[in-house]
Parts: sequence; structure tokens; C-alpha cells
Amino acid sequence: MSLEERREREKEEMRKLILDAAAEIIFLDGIDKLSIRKIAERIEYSPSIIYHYFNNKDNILNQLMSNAYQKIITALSSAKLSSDHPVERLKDATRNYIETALSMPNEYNAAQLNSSPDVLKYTASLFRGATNKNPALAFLCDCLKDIHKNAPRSESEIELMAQMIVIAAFGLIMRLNVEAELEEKQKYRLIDHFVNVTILQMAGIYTNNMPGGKSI
Amino acid sequence: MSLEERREREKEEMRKLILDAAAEIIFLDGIDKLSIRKIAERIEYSPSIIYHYFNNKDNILNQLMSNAYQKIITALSSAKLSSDHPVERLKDATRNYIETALSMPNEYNAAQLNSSPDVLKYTASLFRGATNKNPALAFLCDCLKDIHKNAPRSESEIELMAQMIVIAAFGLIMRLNVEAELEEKQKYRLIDHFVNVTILQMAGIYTNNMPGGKSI
Amino acid sequence: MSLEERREREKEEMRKLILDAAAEIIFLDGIDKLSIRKIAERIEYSPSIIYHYFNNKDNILNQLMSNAYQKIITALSSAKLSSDHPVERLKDATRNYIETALSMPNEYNAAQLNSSPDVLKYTASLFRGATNKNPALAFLCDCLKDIHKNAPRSESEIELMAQMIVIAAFGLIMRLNVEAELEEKQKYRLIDHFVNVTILQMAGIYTNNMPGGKSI
Amino acid sequence: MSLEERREREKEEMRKLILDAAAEIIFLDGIDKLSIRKIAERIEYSPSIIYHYFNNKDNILNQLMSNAYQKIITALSSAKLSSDHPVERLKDATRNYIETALSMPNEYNAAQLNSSPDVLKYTASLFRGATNKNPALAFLCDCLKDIHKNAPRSESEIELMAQMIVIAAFGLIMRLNVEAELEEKQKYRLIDHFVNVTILQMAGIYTNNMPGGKSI
DNA sequence: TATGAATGAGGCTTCATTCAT
DNA sequence: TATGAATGAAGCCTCATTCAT
Repeated sequence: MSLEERREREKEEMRKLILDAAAEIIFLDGIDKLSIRKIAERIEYSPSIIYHYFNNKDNILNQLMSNAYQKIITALSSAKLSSDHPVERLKDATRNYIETALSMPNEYNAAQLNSSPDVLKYTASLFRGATNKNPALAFLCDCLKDIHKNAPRSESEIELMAQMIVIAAFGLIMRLNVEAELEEKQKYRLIDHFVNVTILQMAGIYTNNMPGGKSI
Repeated sequence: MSLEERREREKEEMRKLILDAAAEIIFLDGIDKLSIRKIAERIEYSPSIIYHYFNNKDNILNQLMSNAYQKIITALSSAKLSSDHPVERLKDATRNYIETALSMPNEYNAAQLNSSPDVLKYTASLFRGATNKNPALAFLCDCLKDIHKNAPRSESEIELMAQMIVIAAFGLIMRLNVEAELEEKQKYRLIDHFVNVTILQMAGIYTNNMPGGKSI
Repeated sequence: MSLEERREREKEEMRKLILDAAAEIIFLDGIDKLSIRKIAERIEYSPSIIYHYFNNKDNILNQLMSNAYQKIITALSSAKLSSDHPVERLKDATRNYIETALSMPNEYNAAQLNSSPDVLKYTASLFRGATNKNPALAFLCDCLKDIHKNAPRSESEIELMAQMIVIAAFGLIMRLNVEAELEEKQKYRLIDHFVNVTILQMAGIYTNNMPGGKSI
Repeated sequence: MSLEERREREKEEMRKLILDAAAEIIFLDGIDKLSIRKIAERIEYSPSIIYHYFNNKDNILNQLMSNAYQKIITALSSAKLSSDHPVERLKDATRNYIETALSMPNEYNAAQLNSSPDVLKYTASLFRGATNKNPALAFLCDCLKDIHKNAPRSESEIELMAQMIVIAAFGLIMRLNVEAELEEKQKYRLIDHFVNVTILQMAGIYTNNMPGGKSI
């Protein structure tokens, strides 16, 4: 079986090569400039060969989207051990998530705006019970439970809270990508406020008062 | 003048026909699948005639975007007079906004995800001082000021709050559009929670406690 | 008949209007940018009406070409009376011709490069006996005969001489138009040399020696 | 390598096929009627395949122009060794040049009337010092220097002379192409006169007298 | 006389995909 | 496994021309 294994491995490498090239093109030119020809050019093969590794262009795109999502999840989990205090963990993770997403705007947009089942498998967050399938939600729920451990909420309440946070973070990232000309300073002002204030409000922590205004 | 008037009316109708067709295509296939050819096919005219009514494809798109924008603004302002109580007004307006946006998903997406200056002129919300240019933000700020009239916040704090709300609403709408297969029930659960709880948290109203859990 | 006459006059005026507009477009944008629509725009009528005055675009073009040629001929004849001395007249006329042609490069090119019989009727210069049809040749032949009146050449010889001059002048103008980036100074150096030396050589006047080199 | 070689050869053949078709179209309809579609039709392939062999339409045109240029240069240089006597060489070369040009009228016209820098690189003849860049001028200057070696002229005078000859030859070729209906007999009469008389006059050889009239 | 609507052909070009080799 | 040739559909757009009014 060694031969077949090696073949499979080589095939896998080629697939990766193609996906990387595609990712680069998307990063540089945007998703609708991606074409089989451009991929072929970049990997220095002929366009036709790509069809040996993927059925068609959509296939490639879907693979790509899922991969992008994986990256973000990985980034998220790096925050898992960051602090004992759940609120700190929540803030760290959110900031991580936002920054990772902003570092690969095209893939993030493409993945998060893609409605194909292949991609939604990874990105869907709104259905009831999504926590069990979606690591980002799962992580948030853990934090939220921890935060409210003295006056426990129902699973359902916690999930809704987490979903609202995910939704809002998504909105922030998306608009920052769209309004790309925004000044850096204002960009970080918004992110800071989101992480330091808004999330905590959504997590049900803050009272009436803003946090002393110093961060504003 | 009757002749000329009738002609003008007919021209306007044709323009509307074209715009409707375009909207439908965007709705079905997404914005980057819109083409002059597809529009022509749908209205059962030759492609060239479209250039009789619009200078070029971008023209059509811009018209479409600004129409979408108008609809939303109209929806918003209908909430203006809805109630004396600012919290109610806030909730009404948000719900209105969300529902209007969801009623024309692809136009909304197209408008809100478009980075061209022409469109951003209407949709940009994140820059400092956006309140002065963006009616949705302006409306939110008015409510927020009213809500906090007993312990006034700075203009800047209020704007940030409003921006966070806009961002979150945008995130919600966007994800609902992407996860279009979501069950209706869950969809309205999320919207209700957003309008009845999340917004109020973001507006700095709610304390630690959820509102009795009745809406969950 | 007064009514019909007036109608005809008005029709003629419209035709002129159209031709003028066409000429202007050709002058500004070059001949292959000429279109019925552009003409219509310029005269502030609808494109269709143009077909009331001309059968088609080619018609317009042909009319235009002949007109351009007429202008040049007119310019030529202004030299007719310039001097008693035939050599001076020859030089004057040639310079006039060249300068008029250079002042309307697009029309000149278009007219002179057009092979349609309608235009050739005016521009053809090479056939035997062309002198009788072509005023430019006729004028040249007159000068040449005058110049050589002491040792008369045959009509045929004179015509050949004139044709060579016409050909050469045409070559000069054409290349100056093509090599439009040429420095002004060099441009006039070439024209001067052509008028002061080359023509005289072709007219059989000069001997071995250049004219003292002062003009070079 | 045989496979690759054969492929390359076939590719070259296809390129030639395309260029020939283009030349034919230009010959029949003029340069601004050339289109990818027409070429495709003529070679009985689909339009898109043409982009497999050339990057774009301009590419094809440029190839065509430079081929035309090469042909002429080759024709010219074949006259280089034709005779010891410089006057004979001058006459031979000129005749060669004219005949080569007339054998590919539309390519010649297209090349010589093209104002794009890419083409002018090859065809520009009027600027001061053009002799150093333009083989045709260079060849002429060599002859002229040789002819006048007993009473040398300045480089500058020689270049002007050569330029006048080039201009006149260009004018002759061009008008022969435009007046394509001219009788063969008259056509050769003009060429003969140009080569046997006019050039020599322009080269500063002939005196007052025509060469015995025998050629007329 | 004059118009606006409409078309079909044609302009360049890019692309996903198939197929023979 | 890999290639190059080839196509047909599609992208945007311009134009000459016709026709009903």
C-alpha cells in the first residue's frame, strides 16, 4: 500500500499548493478575481491539471472558506488558557478573534458571507444548539457560565447571550473591512470600546455606568 | 405636454422594470452575478436597450443601492413618532430597521458590503462624527441622549454607543441573511432578544439581571 | 415654388450643420471616432433625423472628404496672383498648400487616403491627363510651363514633373502628420528645404549645387 | 524534445495563420476594420483561441507591422551589393523598396500611417539624426555621400536630401495604393520616372536638362 | 420634420471547462 | 500525471440603422 499512500500524500500536497495559491490571489485581488487560470499561473502548472485535484472552482472556494474558518478557531483557542479570570478570558478571546479576522479580511469575508452548506457547516452560529457544533460559541458559553456561576442562567439563555456577542463581533469586523479607509486611531478606539465595554454589557456584567470614561 | 409626460412616465417605468430585474437577480444569485445580459434576459429585451435607460452597469447598481437606503431611512423615520418613551422608540426603530433590511436581503447586503465611495457616502457609520452624516446613527443618538438625560454622557460616548448598536444590528441582519435556512421561530427569538435585551444592555440600561426570562 | 425652394434651402442648411459637426468630431477625435450618435449629440438633434439628410454614414464621410479637398484647392488658388515670377509662384503655392493641409490634418488624411470613387473624383492625381481634372496639378503645370518657356517641354513631360511634385508634397504632409511629435524647428526646416530646394530640383531648375547652404 | 519541438512549430504555424488572415483583412478592408472576430471567422476558429497565440489585438498588429518592416529592410539590403556605381545602387534600392512596399500595400500603409510609439520606433524618418536609427535612411545617406564624394556635403545636408527622397518615395507608394485603379502602364511610367529622373534630381545630380526624353 | 425605442451585429476580452495526447 | 488546444458562454459596451409615432 506504500505506493498508494505516497500517491495520496502527493495528491494532498498538490491540493494544498492549489489552495494556497488561491488564498494568495484572494488576499491580493479579492474573491471575484479568483480564476482557475490565475491559480495555474501561480503554481506554474497548466489550468487543466487543477481539475485532477478539484472537481471545479466552487470546490476550491469551499475548501478555502472552511480552512479560513479553522484558522480563526485556532486563534480563538489560544486564548483559552490566558487567564484564570473568566472576564479577562472573554476579553482576550474576543480581541484575538477580531484581530485574526482583520488580518485576513478577504478569507474572513468570503467564509462568513458564504451560504453554501459546506461552509455553513463551520460558520453557522444562529441555530438553537449551535454551541455544540461551533467552537467559538462553545468557548464563549464557557466563559459566560463561569462569569455567572453565582447566579446560573439556563443553557438557553447563555447560548443566546453568546450568539449576540458573536453577531456583534461579526458586525464590527465586517464593517471595519467595508469601511477600510477608517483612520487607524478610530479603528482601535472602536475595537477597544467593543472589547472593554460592549461585550461586558452583553455579557450582563455592566450596570448603568460606563467604566469611568477613561478609555474613551 | 401630454405626449412628453407620457413618454417620461414610460421611461420611468422601464427604468423601474430594469431595477426590479436587477434586484431580483441580486436576490437570487448575489451581487457579483448581476450582469446586463441577465437583466435583459429577465425583462425580455435586448441587452443594448438597457443602455438607453442607464449609462452603465454601475449606474444601475448605484440606483439600486440608494433606493435600498431610502427604504431603510423611511422605515426608520416612521418610528420617530411612535412613542413618547425613548426606550420604546429605540426598540421600535431597531425592529423596523431590522425588518426592513430583512425584507430586501440582497439589496441590503449589496449596499452594506459595498466599499465604493459612492455607496459609503450613505453607509459609512464608523468614523468619528458619523452621526452628523448618517440618519440612522443620528436617530439612535437622539434616543440615547433622551434615555440618559438624567445623567448626560458626552456626545462622543453617545456616538460610540450608537455605533455599537448599529454594528450589532448589522451583524444580526447579515448573519440572518447568510444563515437563511434558519428556522423562522429561532429567527424571531433572536430578533426579539436583540431588540428587548441586547440593545438595552448596549444602551446602558440593563443591570446584571435578565428581564425575568419571560421572553426566552 | 417658393415653398419648395425654402424647404430645399433649409434642408441644405441642415446638411451643412451635420457636415460641420462631423468635421469637428473628426478634427478632435480622429476619423474612426466619428459616429452618427456623436454628430447628433453635437447638433442637438436625435440620431435618426440624420438619416433624413444623408442615406448613411459613408455618405456623410464622402461629402466631408470632398469638401476638405475643396478647401485646399481654394487655398492653392490664392497663390495664383502672388507674383509675376513663376518660380516664386510655385514656391508660394506649394507652401500654401502644405500649410493648409497641415492645418486640418484629419480631413486631409481622410480625404487623401480615401479610395472611394466619390472622393477620388477630387483627389486622383496620377492618371495620364489628370491635369485637366485636378486644379492643383493644373496650377503646377502652368508654373512649370512658364518656368521652362524658353525650352519648352512636352505636355506629358510637364505633367509628370507636376505629378512628382504633388506626390512628394503629399508624402511630406503625410509623414509630418504621422510623426506628429517632431520638433517644430525640424518641421519647419524640412518644409523650408522642401519648398526652397527640393521642389526646384524636381522642377528641373537646380544644378549640382545646393543654394549656398545658408538655409540649412 | 521532438514533441515539444513539433508543438512549437505548430504554434508558430497557427500564429502565422492568424497574421496572414489579419493581413488579408487589412488588405481588403483597411486597418480599422480589422477585428478579432473577423480573423477568427477567416481562419475558421473561435475568436477566443486567438488569445492563445497573441495577448491582444495590438500584439497582432505590432507583429504585422514589424514583419512588414523586416520585409522592406531585407529588400533594401539586397540592393546593397547590387553595383559598384553609387547611382545605380541608389536606383536599385529605391526600386526594390517601392516594389516591396507595393507588394504588401495594406501592411505598408498600416505601418507607415501608424502613430503609435511602438511603430514609430521603426518608421520615424524625419527627426534630426534619424539616419542613425533608420536603415533605409542610412542606406540612402551612404549612397549620397558616395555620389558626392568629390564635393562633400555636410552630414546634415546629406540627411536632409535622404529625408526628401524617403518622403517622396513614401508619397508615391501611398498614392499608388490609394489610386489603386490606375492603369498598370501609367503606374510603371510613374515609377520609372521617379527612379530614373526624380530621385537623381533630388540627389542633386541632374542639371537643367531632362535625360533626353527617351523614357517619356 | 423629428423623436425615442428597439434591435442585432459587432467590438475586445476572460473564463470554466473539456478533450486528445 | 500533465499539457496545450479549443470552445462557447459570458462579461461590458457602442454603433448603424429601422420603425412607429
